[in-house]
Amino acid sequence: MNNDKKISVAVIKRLPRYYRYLGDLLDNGITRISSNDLSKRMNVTASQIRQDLNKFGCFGQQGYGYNVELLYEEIKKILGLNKTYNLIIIGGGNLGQALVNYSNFARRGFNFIAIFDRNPKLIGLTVSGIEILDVAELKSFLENNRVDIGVLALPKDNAKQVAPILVENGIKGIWNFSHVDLDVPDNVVVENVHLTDSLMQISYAINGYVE
Amino acid sequence: MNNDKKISVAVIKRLPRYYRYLGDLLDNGITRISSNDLSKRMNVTASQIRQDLNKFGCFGQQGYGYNVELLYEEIKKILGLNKTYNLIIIGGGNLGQALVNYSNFARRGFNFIAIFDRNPKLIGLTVSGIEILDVAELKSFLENNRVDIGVLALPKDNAKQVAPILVENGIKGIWNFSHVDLDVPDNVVVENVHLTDSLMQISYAINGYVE
DNA sequence: TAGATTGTTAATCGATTAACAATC
DNA sequence: TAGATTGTTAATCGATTAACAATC
Repeated sequence: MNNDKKISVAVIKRLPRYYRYLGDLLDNGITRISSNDLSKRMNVTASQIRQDLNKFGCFGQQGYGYNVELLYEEIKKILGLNKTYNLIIIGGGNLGQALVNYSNFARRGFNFIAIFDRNPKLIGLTVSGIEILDVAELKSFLENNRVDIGVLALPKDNAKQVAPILVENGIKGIWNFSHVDLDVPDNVVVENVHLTDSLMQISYAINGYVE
Repeated sequence: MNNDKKISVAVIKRLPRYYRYLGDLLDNGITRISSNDLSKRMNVTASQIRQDLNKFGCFGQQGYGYNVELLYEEIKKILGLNKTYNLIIIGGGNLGQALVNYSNFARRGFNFIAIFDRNPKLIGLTVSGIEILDVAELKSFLENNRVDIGVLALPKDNAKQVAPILVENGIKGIWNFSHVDLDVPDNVVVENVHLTDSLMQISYAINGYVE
């Protein structure tokens, strides 16, 4: 195991995909797999798979390959999926509600415990059993509940205002759907989901670039 | 201008961010900017900015810097944002409806023209003025309308079934929110938005990796 | 003109792939 | 044991950063 240097983002971004493929293998009753077999299924090089996995440990066995279930469980632990997380959403609009309604997150241990909005028409409503609270209560809520991840699903100017409140009250991660870059301390993780940027990758690619 | 080799994905993924920062500068009435100034605002190296832009042309001027409006318009063209696109959503659930309701896409020229679902309770409903149609009509709709981009917002097994229908009927791009890798010909662009994977980046990072 | 700043080449850094000895 | 396949080192490839001549 090669543990002398920091693991790069490129490697970490590939882990969920390994996890997904291993889960599929498990579902299909496949108990062992070689890096070579897996590489063909995933369309990556076997070398990359072995390099990636060896960043975290020696999970394979010469002449045999990898035990699917064992590897699956290891990656689960590496990704922190053996724990559960409490999430709150700030912004109770369509996107916020869609995220709460998406049951796959809860299946992985990501539990939404509250939604906040400033729109009086939304406050008091219940979405998937979760009440929409007044954003004025955000601070006191954070003080009285364990909240791991804050989800920003509101316009960019509001996101910039809310982020510091989350940070000051001990949030560990921010899942940012607002179209703005947040400036937070190093100990707070920000993961951006910029949907507009993602769409632009498509428009770029279907045009080719022409002078 | 360095036009001898293919432009890498890394560069293209940075373009929307340049575009956004230039838009902000414009909004603030700033008419010129040097790569050095921009690099400080964006927290990247000036060298990278100049290298990136020069992949597409010589947009700057020695001793002056870049004209903000001109550069903004150039990147707009590069990203294909000077055109409009017709989109359909397959999957009229919460996520599909949230996407249709999000008006920022239309502002950039991405217009939703139909939603498809197989749930009789949804078929016939109208979301943001767009009717939810029976997915059985998908093929004929594609034959009779110009559709550029198909958005997959449905469970993975259904996504795998629908993708070939889109491909066979001339779709140019697929915006895939389903948690599955699609296998499509090279001339069809696939952009994945794997929200669960994104969340896992957060859970990984807030735990650190512990043996 | 002198100062500023680009466009671009060269140097560095990091990530991916290839190769193979170790070993199950 | 012989064959298979890992873990890991070495080679390659590509992306980022530094440097600077060109020039506005």
